[in-house]
Amino acid sequence: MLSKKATIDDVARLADVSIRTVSRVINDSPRVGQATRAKIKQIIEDLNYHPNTQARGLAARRSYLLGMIYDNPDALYINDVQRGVLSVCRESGYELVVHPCDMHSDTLTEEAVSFVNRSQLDGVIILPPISENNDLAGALAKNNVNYVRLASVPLDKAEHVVISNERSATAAMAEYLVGLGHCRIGYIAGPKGMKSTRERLEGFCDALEKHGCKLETEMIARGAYTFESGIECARMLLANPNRPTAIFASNDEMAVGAITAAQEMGLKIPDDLSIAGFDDSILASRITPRLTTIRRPVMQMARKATVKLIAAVDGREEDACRGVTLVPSLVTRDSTRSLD
Amino acid sequence: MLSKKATIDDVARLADVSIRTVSRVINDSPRVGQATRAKIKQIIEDLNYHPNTQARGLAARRSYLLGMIYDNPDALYINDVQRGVLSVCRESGYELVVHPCDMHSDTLTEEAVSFVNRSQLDGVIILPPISENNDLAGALAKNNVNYVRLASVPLDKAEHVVISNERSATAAMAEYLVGLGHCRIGYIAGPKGMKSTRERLEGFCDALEKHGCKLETEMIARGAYTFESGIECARMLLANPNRPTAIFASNDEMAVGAITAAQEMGLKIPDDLSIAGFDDSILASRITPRLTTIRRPVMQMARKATVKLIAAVDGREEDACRGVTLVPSLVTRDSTRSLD
DNA sequence: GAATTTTATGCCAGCGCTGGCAATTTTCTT
DNA sequence: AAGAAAATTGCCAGCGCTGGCATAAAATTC
Repeated sequence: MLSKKATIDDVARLADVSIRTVSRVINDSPRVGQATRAKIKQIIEDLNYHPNTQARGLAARRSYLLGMIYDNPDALYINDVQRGVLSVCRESGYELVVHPCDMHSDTLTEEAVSFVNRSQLDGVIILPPISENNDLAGALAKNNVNYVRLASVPLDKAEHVVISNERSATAAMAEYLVGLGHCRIGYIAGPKGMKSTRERLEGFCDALEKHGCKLETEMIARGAYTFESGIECARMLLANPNRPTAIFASNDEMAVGAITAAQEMGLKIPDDLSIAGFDDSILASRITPRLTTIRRPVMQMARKATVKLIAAVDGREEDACRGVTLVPSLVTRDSTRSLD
Repeated sequence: MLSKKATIDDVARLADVSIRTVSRVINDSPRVGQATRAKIKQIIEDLNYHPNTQARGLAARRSYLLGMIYDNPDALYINDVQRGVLSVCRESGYELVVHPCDMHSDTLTEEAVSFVNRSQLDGVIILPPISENNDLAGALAKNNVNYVRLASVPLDKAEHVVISNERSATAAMAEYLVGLGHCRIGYIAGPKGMKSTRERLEGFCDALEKHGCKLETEMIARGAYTFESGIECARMLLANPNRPTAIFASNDEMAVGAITAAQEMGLKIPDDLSIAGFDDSILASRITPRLTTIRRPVMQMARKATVKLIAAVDGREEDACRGVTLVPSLVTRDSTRSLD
């Protein structure tokens, strides 16, 4: 058992070359002879040598570490993003450092910058809703930190961003519901202050109007993206003498809450009331009735974002700056049906 | 705008001391005078100086990086663990590098060791079911890697482990069901080969027998911890002419599948059939009827594990070696009721 | 007040690696 | 075959920090 880990010196000595040459092999530099390269590779293998990332980073100002900054409002979403990011990291030899933050903290920007500097991260991916914070983005840019933002809505700066067009997604949902004959529709919105809340609402609203249905003010309830708020909002909506025939909740948690509330009132879903959600979370497919919802290409977004980030880190800026937009898709299940 | 980041030299120059003294302040060494320390701290503040972790690590053989190794069978569980680990990391100045692995890979051990070495991790936390792999644990120990395992069952080596006693948890569930008057109970087990499968089953079985009820062979179905397998197993169990009055599924996903299957057969839960799960996942509280289940102290386990790990890293081995056992608790909701 | 202990600070080497350039060898020209 | 160009390799400095020891200053002892 090797009591000490092999270093580049050991490899060089055994290969009878200078460490500089070994370094070239490690870094896939072309300026190395065939035979030499093969010999060195063999020795690296035999020795089970792994270059010391810290030393590499110190010398080359690289850490091969990416960061992920997020608040924690939706664990499931984050999980998918993390998976996507990791899959690309794996392919590219990077590791991922995860870093939850409080989006409401006064020192968010400072703390995020410090995080990146402290760990010498090569770049960071910022998840919604923190990604909507332009101060942060500005501070990172100022500190020459590579970053990519994931967002559900267009941001002030269209660069370094991967977005899913949720406006068009909720529009599609509106059209789908109208197509089923619904016109009086209840809408459970997200909390004020998040861009996604407005974006989703507007997309839905506009599409509805385009088809001659108006989203009445009393048919809009403000939730908080939580199960409980979904229950309350649904109760409110359904207490209206002129009850909606369908309810769209702007996330699945609230939609499930709405289903629970409606069932408690003795309503059958989807016979007496159609309900749809947004996220296609694990809940959507497990609940009875299975929930009609909207699926964002989360994993794909995460992958794209990571590819962009690594491109920027490697100085291949070509397409790194351009924003990327992906479209969510409608998933129809059993919680919605035509009015007939 | 600082074009270059401040280094320890800058701080030392401004404070008119040697970098060694600044280093002492950074590392909270006691051997520094009051006044000097205060002055240096002030300058660090003013300069917004952050020590370079790579350089620190290279010199001190420390990275302040912890790793988390896991396969991905249960995203929700992992999420909770990650949160717990991170909360301790935050308090202790460590960052967390996440590293999913394929538990069935031939090169799992090699890859894990390489991961730790490559990134110079100070330690790793290993999640189930990978934590059950003793080869891995052995290899890590051999390489002088600090690690702590999270497990649901006693492992061969009782050291470096935080376990939740699931045997007693399923025993409690069995007693609870017996207490409700159930005696003919269906059991949906996990896949073969995982220790938790056996542990949960035995705990349940033994407790049942202690109360004079036997778990008949035809009342045991083998699932795969998935929703679909829960459906299938429940169908099988319920197809038995002498139907069970209660079904315990060894995780929530399967329990939800069982509920779905039972409802499809026209059974009312809990009136015609009691169903219980294991995990207290998000599903359990969202589904109708709300699921009776077992909650493991996941976050607490994760925290304990991390504290242990950091203690080991810091050389405070005192209690670092002793294993820790935590007990899950029964969460009774609406999916179970007394017979009669 | 000299000797001793304690406290505070500085110096040097080196952690393991890469960048830039120089040196060497090989290959190609003419 | 001599000179030029290209391919290969090596040397040195230094990335930013800490460990170990030496030194200097202050506090304590007798």
